[in-house]
Amino acid sequence: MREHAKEPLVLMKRKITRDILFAEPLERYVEVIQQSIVCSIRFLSGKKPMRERKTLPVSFELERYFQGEDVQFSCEVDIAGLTPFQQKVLREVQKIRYGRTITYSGLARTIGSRAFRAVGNALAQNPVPIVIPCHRVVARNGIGGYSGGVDVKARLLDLEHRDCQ
DNA sequence: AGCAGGTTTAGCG
DNA sequence: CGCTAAACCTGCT
Repeated sequence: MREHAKEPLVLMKRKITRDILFAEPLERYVEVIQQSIVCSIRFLSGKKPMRERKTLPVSFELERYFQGEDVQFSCEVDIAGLTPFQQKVLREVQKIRYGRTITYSGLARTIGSRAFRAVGNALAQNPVPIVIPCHRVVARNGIGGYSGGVDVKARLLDLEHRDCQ
C-alpha cells in the first residue's frame, strides 16, 4: 500500500524532555514528553520495571495527583492543531472540577451542540490525559470509553472518588 | 460522498 | 435487564 500523505514539515528541533513515572493507582507507568513549554502524556502498557525519571514540574504534579491530591496543573498544552470543535470540547473539559463527572451528551449541550458522538471523538484527540481530565466524561449509563484503556479510566475515577467521600 | 467513532435512545425478548 | 438497531454530528479518506 502506498502512502502519499503529506507530512507536515516540522523540522524545528527543540529540546525534548522525556520523563517516566510509576502511577500506583494505575499500576502502570506514565510517560511525559515536553518540548519547549508544550507537553504530552501517555500511558505505557509494559509491566517490567523501568527506571523512573522525574525532572519536569508536571511530573511532580502528576505524582501528587496520583497520591489523591486535587492538583492544578501548570503545564501548557498545545491544541492549536486540532479542529475548532475539538478545541472547544477539550477546553470545556478543563473546567470539570476534581471528582466531578459529566456525560458525553451533557458536555455536548454545554457547548451548544447535540453531537455527543463527536464529543467522544474529540476527547480521543486529547494529547494530555489527566491534565485535561477527559476521564471525567462518562457515558449516561456506564463508564464509556477511554483511549488509554477503560481500566485506566476506572482507576482514575476511583482515585478521585475515594478522595471525595 | 462514504464511513466510523471514547454515544444515545427506543424497541423487543 | 440485556441486546439490537437507528439516529445524531464531526472529521478523515
